[in-house]
Amino acid sequence: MSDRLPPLTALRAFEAAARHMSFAGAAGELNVTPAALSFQIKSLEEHLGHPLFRRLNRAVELTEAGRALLPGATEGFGALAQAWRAARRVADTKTLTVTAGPAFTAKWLAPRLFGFAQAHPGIELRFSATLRLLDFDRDEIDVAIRFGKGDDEGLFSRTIIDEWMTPMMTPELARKMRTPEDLKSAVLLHQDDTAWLTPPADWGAWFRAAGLGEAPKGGPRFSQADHAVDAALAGGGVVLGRLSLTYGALQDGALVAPFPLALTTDAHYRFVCPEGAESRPQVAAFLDWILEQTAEMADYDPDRPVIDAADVAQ
Amino acid sequence: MSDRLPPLTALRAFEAAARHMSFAGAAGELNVTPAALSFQIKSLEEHLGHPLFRRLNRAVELTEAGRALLPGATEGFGALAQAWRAARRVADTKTLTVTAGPAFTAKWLAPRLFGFAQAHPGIELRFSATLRLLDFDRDEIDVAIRFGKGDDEGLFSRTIIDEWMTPMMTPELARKMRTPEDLKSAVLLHQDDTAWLTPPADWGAWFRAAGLGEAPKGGPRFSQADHAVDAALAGGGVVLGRLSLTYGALQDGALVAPFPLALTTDAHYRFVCPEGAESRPQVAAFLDWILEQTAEMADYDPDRPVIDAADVAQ
DNA sequence: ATTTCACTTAAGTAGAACTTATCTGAATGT
DNA sequence: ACATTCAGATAAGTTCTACTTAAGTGAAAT
Repeated sequence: MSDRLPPLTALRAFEAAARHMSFAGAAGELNVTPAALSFQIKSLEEHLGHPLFRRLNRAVELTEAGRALLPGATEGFGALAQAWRAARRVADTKTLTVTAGPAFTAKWLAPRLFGFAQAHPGIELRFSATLRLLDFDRDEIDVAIRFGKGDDEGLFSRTIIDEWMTPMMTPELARKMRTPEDLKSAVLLHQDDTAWLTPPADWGAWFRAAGLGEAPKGGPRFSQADHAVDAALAGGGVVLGRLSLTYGALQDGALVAPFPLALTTDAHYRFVCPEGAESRPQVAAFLDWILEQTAEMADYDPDRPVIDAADVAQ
Repeated sequence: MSDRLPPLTALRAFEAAARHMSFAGAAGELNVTPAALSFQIKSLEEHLGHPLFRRLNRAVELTEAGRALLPGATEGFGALAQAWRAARRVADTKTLTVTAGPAFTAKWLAPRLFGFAQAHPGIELRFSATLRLLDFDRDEIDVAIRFGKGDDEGLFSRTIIDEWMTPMMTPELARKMRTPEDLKSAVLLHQDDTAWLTPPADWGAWFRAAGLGEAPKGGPRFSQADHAVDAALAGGGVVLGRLSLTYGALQDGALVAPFPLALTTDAHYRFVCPEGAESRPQVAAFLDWILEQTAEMADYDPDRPVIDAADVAQ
């Protein structure tokens, strides 16, 4: 009846047995024989000086002492298992799990991945493309690329792209668009995934910034920005293209941005990871690589006139 | 690099070592040699495939993997230790820990304890007299005697005394108190520990119930009711005595209650324990004994006129 | 230069934990 | 009514974990 902890393997056997409400089931889970499990429980009961299970004909049920022990035991082993997973993730320098929004994943990360994989053949990348904010610990994420103006308190955070946006279209379509006024009769592609930005950085804001009055209503709406860009690439209309998602298309001429005026906001892409994790080799390598890639983008068209969306907010 | 839990003894060795930031210290805590602890840490690091400590000349420090593992490991073992303590308490049928307020402990429990000890020589009682509400699990309390009108949700609860209160004094003093009006010029003893009751059950309420108008201000105040009773026993004044605290004194004539009118409230003494714990042998024995003792009190002076304090609330 | 301190390593050992095999005793099924 | 089955208990023997003592290492303290 010691006050210290009992043998931990016996305690784990108990936890499994109580969870399964079956010695045989618990034995299966722990990959031991039922006999071994029976001994473990017995030894634990001897330590306690009191039975933990009441043996019925064809089943077992917990005694009150067992009921007192179970919840804390489950909680304890759960915490240990989660801690071990966290340590394994940190110890694992081979894999790097990154989460980013679908648009950024499709239009920025995916096309450049090959380069990273070549530069770091030892690092195995995993992607989790979702708009949902994932929890670093719970979801076992190493790095998140987030868009917005989060404060990232308690996290390591670096702004990686100074985003701006301007009307973009295929070169063919651009031939018909001589002046910004021509946009009033064009098919304008809308993207809803940045609708939560305040001030909004949408067609309305760009039209006001360009002194064109109210933007025309209507035009297809896309829940994700990359789909709007794809539609523009297919010649389906004019998109208010974000530099991050269109840099490649602008480089190879698939899209053009004929009108200089660009909008910007204080919402940017950030590289975010838990404080301290930025020094882990894979994380550092990934950050270095991203900064290298985005430095090139920052040099693109530096003379373009840029207006902050906040200055034309209604 | 298994996904399952590592050897638990090794994990415990790590937790102690990280907490002490010293292998030798941890070895001391676990009553093993430093050599054994060194092996445990090494084995854990092999399981993880990564070091957990960085060995410095004369000290150790945690690697990042170690920092990721430590908090969850501490939490996990903490939960296991607490669960084990809870199980030990339930399994222990020899001791019974009771908490009650100081007044009830002094005036009701303590004088009767000898009887319980005689009837149940195998049960070792422990008392924790405090007005603070203790947590059954955290403070390792089996039974609480609480006064008030708590809802006791999720707990086993029995009202044990239908409390009422009436002016009480020594027989000598009573000779000068022919009618309730005489109380206006008497020394009234006040007790503050039931001041939180709504409606209040104090001298003001009793005077109103007796149709005597406003109670006189002034008179000594006691933070705990048993001290007010002691003052009354010493002939120091008239106390608005609670049946539970004065039953013994009334029985042996040390106090008398010359005026029939009594006040009551819906706040009573309850026997409270965690749901299910009422079937544990010591707990059941204690409840049976208390109910037996209080049944006798309930028979005392059943014809006394009783007014609810709520009916004379201002 | 010597001592000391904290951890490591080596070799050997006690005992915990596991195995296979057999046993018990009640519910199930015909 | 009887054999079957199922869940757990027990026995005996084995493997291997966890521990011990004893010697070793290397940097810091004296």
